[in-house]
Amino acid sequence: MARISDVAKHAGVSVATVSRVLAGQPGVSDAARERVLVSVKALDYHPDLAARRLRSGKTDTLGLVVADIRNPYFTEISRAIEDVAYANGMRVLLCNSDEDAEKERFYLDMLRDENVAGVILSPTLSLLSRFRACDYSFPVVLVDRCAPETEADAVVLDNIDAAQRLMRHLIERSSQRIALFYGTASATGLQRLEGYHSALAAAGLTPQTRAIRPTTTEARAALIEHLREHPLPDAVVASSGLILLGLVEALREAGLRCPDDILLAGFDDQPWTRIVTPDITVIAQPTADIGRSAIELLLARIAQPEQAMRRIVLRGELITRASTSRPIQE
Amino acid sequence: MARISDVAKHAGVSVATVSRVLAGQPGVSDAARERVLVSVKALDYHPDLAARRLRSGKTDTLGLVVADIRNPYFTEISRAIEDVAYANGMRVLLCNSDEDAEKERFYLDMLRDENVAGVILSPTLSLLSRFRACDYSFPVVLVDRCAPETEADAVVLDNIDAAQRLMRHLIERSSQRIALFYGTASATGLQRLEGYHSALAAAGLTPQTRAIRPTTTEARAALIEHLREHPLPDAVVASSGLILLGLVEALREAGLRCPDDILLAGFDDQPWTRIVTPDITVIAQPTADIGRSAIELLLARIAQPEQAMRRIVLRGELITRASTSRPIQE
DNA sequence: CTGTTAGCGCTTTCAC
DNA sequence: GTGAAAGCGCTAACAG
Repeated sequence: MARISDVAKHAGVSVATVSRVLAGQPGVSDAARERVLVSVKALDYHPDLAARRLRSGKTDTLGLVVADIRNPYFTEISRAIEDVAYANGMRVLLCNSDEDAEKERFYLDMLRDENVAGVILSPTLSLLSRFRACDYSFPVVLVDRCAPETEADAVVLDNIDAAQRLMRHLIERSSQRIALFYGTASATGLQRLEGYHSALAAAGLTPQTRAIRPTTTEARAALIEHLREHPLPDAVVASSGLILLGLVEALREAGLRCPDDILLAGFDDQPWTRIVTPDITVIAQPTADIGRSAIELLLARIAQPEQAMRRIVLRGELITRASTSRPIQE
Repeated sequence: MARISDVAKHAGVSVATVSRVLAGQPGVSDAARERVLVSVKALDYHPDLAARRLRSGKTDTLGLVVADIRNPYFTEISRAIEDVAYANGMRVLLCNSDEDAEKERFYLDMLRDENVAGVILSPTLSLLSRFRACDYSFPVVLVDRCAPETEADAVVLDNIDAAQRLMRHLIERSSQRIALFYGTASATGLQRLEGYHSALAAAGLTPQTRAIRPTTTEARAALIEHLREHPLPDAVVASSGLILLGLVEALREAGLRCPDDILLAGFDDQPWTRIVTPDITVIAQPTADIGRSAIELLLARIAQPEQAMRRIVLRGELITRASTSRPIQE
């Protein structure tokens, strides 16, 4: 493995000059620059990143802590983040907290040890409740989850608005008893619950909610139990794509048909929601935009540590499909 | 930020002793060890990883290059790999080649620069055709894709066998004209094609195949076109979960019903295959086992660079569902 | 059992 | 415009 001194020797210059050329700094003659470049190629020289980091005290690594790597929503966001990161010459350490505050803590500590330049984080509820950007040695951008009072850069969906629009859509279609199955693990689920409540209150309807862990199996079990213990709702709604999948399984198992027996809607426009029968009305989230915005916020904060906090709120898109197809009530 | 010398001073020992304690090395008195540990806590000391790596020449970072991060198959594998990696005190740099040989090259170079301890790779077809483990400065374990002659540690499904079993399942159910839609981007698709051919040949049936890029949209377009240009097949088969999704979309669009009009089967037991109507017969891959085996192979190779190459071949599980439900022919 | 010390490879003054 | 040299923080060889 060639080192910088080898390149210097080969090019007939000092290591300082080689370093300058590599860093693209001015103050090097064209002739010297040229010779260095040739030598780098000739020796197939690659700088030692560990040494560079030690010396410069900086890293070109970002951390990304998602709550569930198997959730396509987070995968798509990750994808967008990585594309931008690598295009900017930065690497991404992807961590999966699994909605577990302890694992989250572990990864955040690890990223601190790693001396990352910044972190994009979808916090667990427990962390979010006491989150302060200043508790970290690196800049943090929150993604997907953020409380109104949180002081941090963040990119989130307008969950309350999205949930309200989804509910109004249902209410316009004569739904009176709308059951919401929402995830308790995240601020997102809670905010969607809030939108649900306000929309139902505005229409004078009685809420009917089940708090669950946001997994497919749990959602499925919850709906089956709910159907056993309560009169049949007009409509069931999931606060996330994973929960929605569980509801579909349960309805299927119960032999209930949409939209004839019951209406169904949820969040996240995952590919399968288009191919099931019936296809499902959802709030689609602009995942690529979310990811891109998050890393742009982070890169901006790294460049300008002292700038004011920014929050980007994106709007969900209501995609109407057969699962809520029913004449609109005037 | 406290440094090792601060800890040494605080504990009244030398930096060497601190280093020994931290590395868990023997040859330190209990008293000294105790004082060091106390000081580490008191000063909230965290070793500088860059310095450690520079000095020791080793990294505790692994690379994982998957062909498509949005494919649940790879996500599940990643998940298993990360769990094992972090449990062993190693970090994972996750890279997404997107089936693009150039991106793959970029990431492999980056991982080399990063001086990773090892890499788990699902190679593009173009790389696999000329792959030699010795071309890399780090150990490599292939996952999901591997040619018979490739000299490398690898964890793969027995694709030929799995495809054959799936075909025999169809043939037993009187299918005569089985159309296969397979991905050309990977060795996996090609091996499944091979199994398809041999099973059909054994039954004296004429093959009917379409080579496509392994995406949902492409699969969908291919089947629509196929239906327009050919007589209706008895059965259609997808060589991957993403392709299968496209086929479902196309059948739906064409108004064809399974299993009455046509049988349908594929690879990858993704959650949605259970909830569509009808639910779909698939070959399930043991993704968690694949991931776990891969990293175990890698860790073993890192520990024992010279040991013989090992290949782990796992068996797919045929899960029979309604999409191929039809009386069995005697 | 413990401490001293020489670098790992690079960036960055500082002097020329 | 260029080079010499001082470390970044740590590990490990060596001496005691």
